[in-house]
Amino acid sequence: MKKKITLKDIATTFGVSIATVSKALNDSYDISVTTKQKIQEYAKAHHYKPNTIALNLLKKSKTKTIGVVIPNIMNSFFAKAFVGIENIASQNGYQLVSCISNESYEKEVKTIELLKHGDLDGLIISLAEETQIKQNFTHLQNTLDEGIPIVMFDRVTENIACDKVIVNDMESAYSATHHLLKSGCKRVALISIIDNLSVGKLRVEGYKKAITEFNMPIEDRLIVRIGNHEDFDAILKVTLSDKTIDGLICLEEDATVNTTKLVKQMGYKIPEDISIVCFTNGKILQHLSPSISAISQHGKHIGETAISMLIDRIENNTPNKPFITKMVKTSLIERESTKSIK
Amino acid sequence: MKKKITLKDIATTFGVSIATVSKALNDSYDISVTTKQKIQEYAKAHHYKPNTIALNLLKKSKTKTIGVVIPNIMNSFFAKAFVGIENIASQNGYQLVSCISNESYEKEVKTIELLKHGDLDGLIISLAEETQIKQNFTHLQNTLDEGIPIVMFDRVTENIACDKVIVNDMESAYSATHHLLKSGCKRVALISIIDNLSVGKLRVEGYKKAITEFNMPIEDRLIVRIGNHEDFDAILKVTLSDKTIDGLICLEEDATVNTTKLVKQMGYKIPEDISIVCFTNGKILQHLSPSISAISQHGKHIGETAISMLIDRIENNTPNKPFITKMVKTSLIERESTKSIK
DNA sequence: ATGAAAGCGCTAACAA
DNA sequence: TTGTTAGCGCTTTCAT
Repeated sequence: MKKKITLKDIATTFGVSIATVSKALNDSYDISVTTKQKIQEYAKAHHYKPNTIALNLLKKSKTKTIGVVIPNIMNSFFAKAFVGIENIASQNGYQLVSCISNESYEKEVKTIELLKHGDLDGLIISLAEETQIKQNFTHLQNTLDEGIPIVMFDRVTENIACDKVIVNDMESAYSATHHLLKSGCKRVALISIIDNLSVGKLRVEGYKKAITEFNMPIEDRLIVRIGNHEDFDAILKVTLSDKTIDGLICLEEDATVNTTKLVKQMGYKIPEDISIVCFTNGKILQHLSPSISAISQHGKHIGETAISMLIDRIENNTPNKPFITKMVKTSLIERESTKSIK
Repeated sequence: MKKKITLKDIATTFGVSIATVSKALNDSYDISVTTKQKIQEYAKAHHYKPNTIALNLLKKSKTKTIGVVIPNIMNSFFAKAFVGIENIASQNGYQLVSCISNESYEKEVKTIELLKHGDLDGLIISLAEETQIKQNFTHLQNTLDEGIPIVMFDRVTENIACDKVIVNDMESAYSATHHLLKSGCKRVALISIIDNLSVGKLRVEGYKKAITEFNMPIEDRLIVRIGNHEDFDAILKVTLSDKTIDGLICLEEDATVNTTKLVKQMGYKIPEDISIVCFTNGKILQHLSPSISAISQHGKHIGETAISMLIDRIENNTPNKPFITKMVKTSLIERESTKSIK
């Protein structure tokens, strides 16, 4: 185990001062070319690496470290977002300290506490479900107060003033429902297992807007909010026993998979008897049979946008620049589970 | 933006020395109880947090940070492994600095370079495809030489001496092939898009072993190694045009999905005409129709094992403890794509 | 019981 | 052109 070489080591081997070595390695103008050369060569030969910890202590330079907190990496949307974040981050020489909140408020808070110890340059977060229920954001406000910029994406809150990247959930749900209606559906139900989330609520709004626009009544029993996953099949079966339902909009991928299975099981034909659209365009949806039409949220792009905004904040230190919320457009990908509009 | 409070700040407000404050907060015996109390209270009230950077600079003390390098987070096996790693890490108060090598040698090297700057306590890595092709591991050896312990998982190399966690790839492939043969298959082909990987090669070995054991000839044309994904369909079509093939073992999830699609497209019935088994038990396989039998590698468990070994190395500083390789058992999950053994 | 001082690795005025 | 000094936040002898 060869220990790290320091400025001091180099200084003593050359019989010069530490400052000289420091300057030489930083290519300072007031060191003679010869000294610079020999020192630089020696440093390279001995794999000298400045000690980042020491540099960080001189709070001059940034730590080049960004914290990322994500609710669940098994969710394809977040996985894609993470890829986007990682991509841009590493291109810009940033490290990512990443945590999975696992939808838990406590883990989210603990995590951020831990992260702050490590002195981050910034933080990217998508809120845990529990946090959105609790509506307690002091851990984030504290972070902001310490001068660490935050960018929130997808699951955001109005209660924190920072940059945000979101999808137009309301409009997406609106146009998906609209599509269903246009394609001939007469009675569209909505399946939500994420009614606790900001995005879930917005999607319901969009659905309602479309229904209303088609002069149809908003029927509460068509809006199925399932909290406990255990009950999923049972609850959905009751809803689907109403044979006049001919369209389904699912707010999230996992539920879509189960719903599709159940619909087929109950003997309905897709899309002839029932059309299905869903949010989050995971790989799995295109491989189901029938393949499921989906609203793509462009996760990777969202991630890239979020990290770009953050890096921008960090590098062009502009505390007064007003916070902005970027809206990323979704796209509806039509597949076999919906009828096309003539 | 309230700036962080330091020992110095506390010292001046109480008119004592920095050393006193430090000791008081560390509950040192040689500080009077009264002083300790008032200082501790004040510190708590003002949310004093010791500056980790300073602490790190000072002592050899650990950074409580572990680097994780993964080839691709969209791969369900690695995603699961990451969940396992994150889980145990955060339970033990470790932060994760994570990078996606994206199968690139260069990115892997750059990443590790970057990570080392940040002073890690340890590193967990699964090798990039390119790295396994290049067989150049100096970046890892250097890391080890600097005294940073490494645990490798899944994609490992014999050329680096460190702790490892792997799956018994050879035996898994052997028993999957064996299962196919036992269930009545007469001619089993193997589809690999990962022949560059250590695990890919081992799986081919296992396949061959089973074939031989059934006194069947090993036919090269039944071992389909596809490098370029573009050619996938074309190459596979040629192979599948041989109608005597009645069993398929796919070494990886994505290829399985495409293979299944193609098999159906070509009019074969699964499993009546062709049985299919594959490696990596992603969610998608159970939702295809027919659902695909798979070898589960227990990704989460592997991740947990890897991080546990690493933390053990870090905390019980035992440089002389011999390195071990843990083998995690796989399980074959039978689904609709294979016939059962009577 | 408390404090002064040194030092971790490095940078940046300021001197020489 | 090079060196001296101070200091980033903290711990830790060693005095007092």
